Amino acid sequence: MASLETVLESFPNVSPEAIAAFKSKFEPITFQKGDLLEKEGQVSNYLYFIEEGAARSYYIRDKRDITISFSLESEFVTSMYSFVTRKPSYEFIECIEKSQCHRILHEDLQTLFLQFPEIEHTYRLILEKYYIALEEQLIFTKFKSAKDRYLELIENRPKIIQKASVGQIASYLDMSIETLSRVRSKI
Amino acid sequence: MASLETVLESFPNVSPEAIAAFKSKFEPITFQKGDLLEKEGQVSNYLYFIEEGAARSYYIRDKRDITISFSLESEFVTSMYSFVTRKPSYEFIECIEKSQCHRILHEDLQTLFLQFPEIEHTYRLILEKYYIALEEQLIFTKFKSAKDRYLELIENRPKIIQKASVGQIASYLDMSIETLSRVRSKI
DNA sequence: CTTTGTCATTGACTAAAATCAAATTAACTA
DNA sequence: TAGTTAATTTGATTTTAGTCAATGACAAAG
Repeated sequence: MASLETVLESFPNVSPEAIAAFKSKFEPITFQKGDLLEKEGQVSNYLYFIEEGAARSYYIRDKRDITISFSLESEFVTSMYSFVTRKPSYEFIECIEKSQCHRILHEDLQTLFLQFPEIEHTYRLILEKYYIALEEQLIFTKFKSAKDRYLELIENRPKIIQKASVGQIASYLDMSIETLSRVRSKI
Repeated sequence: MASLETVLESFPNVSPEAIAAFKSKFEPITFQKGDLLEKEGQVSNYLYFIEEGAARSYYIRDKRDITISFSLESEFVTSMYSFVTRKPSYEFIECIEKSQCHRILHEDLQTLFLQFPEIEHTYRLILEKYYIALEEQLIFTKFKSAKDRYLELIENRPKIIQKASVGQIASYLDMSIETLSRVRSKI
């Protein structure tokens, strides 16, 4: 587990003043299992940092709950589409366990970007990291068999398997609950 | 078709000097159909802008060519993983038709970021746009049936269907060539 | 404790798509 | 243009995963 402070300080060439200003705009907040960080139809106003805990992004199609991604400790999460475009979110984000988070308002973040170009620089680096992770995920989804996709998840993000339910993992891996159950039973 | 100039100027609050500096670092270059912009195993040094034409990103797994994405005119493209991390690329990028491009060196871009925070700001906005598009693509891949995924592509990026081969589209949509052919025959 | 509800597993069957193979069409070259 | 190669389509079959249904395992509520 890395604290928000550690993460911010891990980026090079950011002045102490900028880090202090950045930190001061984050608000600590605790969520219980099942609490929603974001709701479909509402504009996302916060960027969250998960210091401890885990969250799940999902949306509803044909009355079915489909998991888009999991966010673990030391990661940022928001409904990026909504946060960026200021339009209503198409996704929900819920905590799948009790979570200690910090969050910053969209507005405050934009102000910080103007005041401290180095903060926008840091944000850009973080965004690039997440972009790459997303690309990686997209490539995973192209793994042929259900078993291969599950093995890939074990390999890369084993914590998800401990924290999420079978149903959540199944829709994330694009397979039915029953298929996942069978895949697991055959190691 | 939007020129590089138009795209750069479409972002607000960028000074003429910054735009001029940005533009001056781009080099025009023409590619023929089949030419490679990026190669697996090599570090990606350029960010490309496609003024006219189309490109395809793909990688090889088990001797099979799997399409990750298509890039059309007025879009930026590079092997983001490699461009950002400075590690060897896992993907190829090829032009699927004769293309007029502009490209900027990774190094020059970083220098511009330091000289002009507004350029980094603009780049951040572009990156966010691409991030959102990638998320959208990820959600598409979760459409159940082969037919639904194809219909979704027609709806959202019909140009790809005109420009790419059946095999390229099939791997992009995660289905066999035969399945795509059958889907098409039933409209 | 029992009851109820939720979630995961297992089995039987069905549907969808992959593979293999052949035939047709398109594209390229000499 | 004819001849050759590559790409696409179509058909037959197999494989994979989805659906439906029943059962089992827990956990919370009464």
